[in-house]
Amino acid sequence: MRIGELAARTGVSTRTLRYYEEKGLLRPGRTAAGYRVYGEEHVETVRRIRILLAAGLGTDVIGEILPCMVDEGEYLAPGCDDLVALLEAERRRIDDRIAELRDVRSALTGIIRAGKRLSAA
Amino acid sequence: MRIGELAARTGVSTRTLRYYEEKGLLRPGRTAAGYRVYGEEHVETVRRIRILLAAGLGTDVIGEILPCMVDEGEYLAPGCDDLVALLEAERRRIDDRIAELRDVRSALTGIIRAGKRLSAA
DNA sequence: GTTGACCTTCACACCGACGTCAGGCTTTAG
DNA sequence: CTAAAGCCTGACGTCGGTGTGAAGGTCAAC
Repeated sequence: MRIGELAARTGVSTRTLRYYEEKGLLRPGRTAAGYRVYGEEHVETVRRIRILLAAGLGTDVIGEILPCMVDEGEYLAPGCDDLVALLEAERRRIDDRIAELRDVRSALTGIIRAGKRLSAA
Repeated sequence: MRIGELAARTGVSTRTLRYYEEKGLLRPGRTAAGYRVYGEEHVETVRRIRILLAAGLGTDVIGEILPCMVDEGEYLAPGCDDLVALLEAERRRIDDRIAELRDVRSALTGIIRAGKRLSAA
């Protein structure tokens, strides 16, 4: 499929898909005329990129991780052992962030309570 | 106190303090020579700014909220009723974000498990 | 054969919350 | 008095996009 279809199927703009390629995250084929050609597997790749971005990872790190994720993700590619430590560190970062958000949430709740006391007064 | 001391006491950079002023979040006095002069209350203000930023609010919104937070935060200033709805919306956004991070976390855990299976193999 | 949709590269601008550096003034310590 | 530390303004860089536009190539339908 070409870039427009992949954009439609993933919900990501063509601009962003070209950006991912520029960052080395996608490597589509090309037609004789220079059009980018994507396969079905790229739909899944884009989905993974979005997850990892949402996790707060940078495109450079994602560029290292992606080649390790093969098939259905049930195992990693060879030579990717080191990745586990990195991912565990990222997971800790996410845990920290969730904890922070919970703190912030309760602080916000405090302010809201203050506001309700005002309305009541 | 001057900017360096406030930075040391709050743990944010002087650059950041100047940025907050630029955005209207802090309004320090000035010495004759043009140095910024902060009071004790600014320490608390910076703490509040950090919480609200961590909550994902923008500086523009924070600029509206800050004047409503008076004294120890046990109540809001008059004329700030509308704020409650806004804050509740922000709290929902935080809930959504926490849920998203939990999804991402479990996705990451899946990859890590895949990596461990590889190491075991 | 021409219209129109789709694609190409290059490139500039914007966002938010700062980091960083340059060039110059003020205050403080020795 | 001088040197260092601290402060000032102004301006450019960062990251992960996103929008926009220019100037053109390609392809299918009519």
